[in-house]
Amino acid sequence: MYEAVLCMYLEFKKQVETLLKETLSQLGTAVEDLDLEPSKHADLSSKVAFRLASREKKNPKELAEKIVKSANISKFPFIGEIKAIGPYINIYTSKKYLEETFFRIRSEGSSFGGGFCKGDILLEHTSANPNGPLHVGHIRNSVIGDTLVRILRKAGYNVETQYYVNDMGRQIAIVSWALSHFDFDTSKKSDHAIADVYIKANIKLEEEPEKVAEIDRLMQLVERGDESTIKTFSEAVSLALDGIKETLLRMNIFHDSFPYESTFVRSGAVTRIIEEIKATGRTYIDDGALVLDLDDYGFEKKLVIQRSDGTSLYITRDLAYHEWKGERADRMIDILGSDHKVISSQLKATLNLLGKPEPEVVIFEFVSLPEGSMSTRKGKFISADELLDQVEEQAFVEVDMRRPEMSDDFKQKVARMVGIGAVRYDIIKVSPEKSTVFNWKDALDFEKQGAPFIQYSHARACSILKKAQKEGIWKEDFVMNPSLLIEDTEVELIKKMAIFDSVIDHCARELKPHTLAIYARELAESFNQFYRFVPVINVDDEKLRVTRLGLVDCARIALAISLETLGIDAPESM
RNA sequence: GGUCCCGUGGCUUAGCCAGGAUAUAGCAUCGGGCUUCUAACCCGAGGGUCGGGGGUUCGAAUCCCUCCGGGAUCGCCA
Repeated sequence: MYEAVLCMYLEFKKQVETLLKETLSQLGTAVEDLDLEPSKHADLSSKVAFRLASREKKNPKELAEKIVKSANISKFPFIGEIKAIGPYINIYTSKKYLEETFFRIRSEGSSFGGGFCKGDILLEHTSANPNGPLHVGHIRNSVIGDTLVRILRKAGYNVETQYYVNDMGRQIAIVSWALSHFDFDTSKKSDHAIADVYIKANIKLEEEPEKVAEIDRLMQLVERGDESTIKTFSEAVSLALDGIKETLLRMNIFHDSFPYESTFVRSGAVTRIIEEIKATGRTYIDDGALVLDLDDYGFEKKLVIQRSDGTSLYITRDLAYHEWKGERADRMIDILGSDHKVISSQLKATLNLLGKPEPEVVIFEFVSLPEGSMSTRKGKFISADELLDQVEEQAFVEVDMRRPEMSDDFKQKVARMVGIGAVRYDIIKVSPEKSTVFNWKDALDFEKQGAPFIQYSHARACSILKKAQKEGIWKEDFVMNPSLLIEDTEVELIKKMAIFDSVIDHCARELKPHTLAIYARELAESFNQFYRFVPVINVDDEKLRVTRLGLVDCARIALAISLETLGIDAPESM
């Protein structure tokens, strides 16, 4: 996996692994797992002495001391010190490691800390039904998906993003039907206007259940390829999708492609995969529907592959879609809400049964409202647009309060960056497996340490550099000497920047983007502490001043990369 | 009822998969800090039976069992 040069912390870790393995073999022993972990007591800490102690019935403390005594760190430039504290083996980075970090950030700039993986990934996210605008639950999918895309790209993968468009399911049939029965409000954003008629249609269908037959009829027509029905469906879909794309773009999110479900029906791929499934000999007809037995994969209930009226289902079309994706990438990743837990497992099981590549599925739990779960159909939701409007409005108030002298244009721009950043950060900082309840008070609170905190640190770094530039004391090509950076806050800041690669590595490996959010906050915190305790421009010694300016520039770069990877804009002034 | 996820100070939350060094941070509360590079900042204080109970282990927030609470899901919706 790692064929390129490792970045800072990962390289340090590798050196430590080599050192410990060599030392252990020198002592005539070996372990599977070195039990290495970052620790607050050291840059890296090993609990290997515990393992050896229980195996060899010896004292872990003595073992740790013995290992440390035999370790020869001289040929590992990034290792500064190794020592035993009780049964723990603590390893510290060297000065060389800090200096190298400084120079690498300066020379690599925005490409620092990544590029150690390779391969093609197809990542699907959002894929909300085009029956209304995105709501605050959908965008959890979008933000998790988009952040993962950015992380994976940073790690070095070539990632294509897709929004899988449901353009022929029951819900879209209802939307299409609704458009011919209710007035479409053209003064509204199109996705919102679609939701209006969709909600009305659902009420109508509930009052007059006999009308459901009309929906079934539409679905059959579309499946059969009836031109005019297809046209009305696709018009309905475009209306919703145009609005959805606009909302996504507003949040710095865009998809490389929008594959339509119907494509897989018309190409014959769905029919073909149904035949393949039949060929497994595990299907039979039940109540007129074609069902698949996945009992040995742990599913009690049969999976319905085809409706009794012969039309395909979401799962069938999704199987064809994944077959297609699997032929085009090394890895497939799907971001799905917890309502898809079972169906996505069934999808994977069926693909496995057919000997086809399976996707990696990232599940996130639902966002609900204080009064209960959201529903587009019932009109019970808070749209993403509404949230973004409110947040930007509040952000404008905050900017206006702090920078009253600036132009409205400036305030507007900053409010947008801060508002969207705040929304994205609040979503991404929470582990996907936690269900959350949306509340306005929290969403509009700019006091908490979120995106604005990180953006502010970036703006601060820019401000220092700008001022120094104006005074003629800062140029990128000044000769700098990072060995002068010995203050605690300086060292901490450099170390924090250096672990960026391992954060990206961890997020990409586990597909857990929230740890990057926490990292970015900690990085900003480190910079703020440095800023508070260490003067930069007001330093008499020119060499030190220039080097510290270089450090500020490194921090600016690291903060900008972190924000960029989180999909949050990095303002130069705010 | 079955299955999956979650339950950590008043509120939000990290750590849990790969068990170990005083359990992470924010908000809120209280106290201190702007004639000095942007105070959307920094420093400090109080506040925790890691949902309850049992078990495994030298050692459990972390693993196992059980109960309670919340969410998701359980064939022709997606």
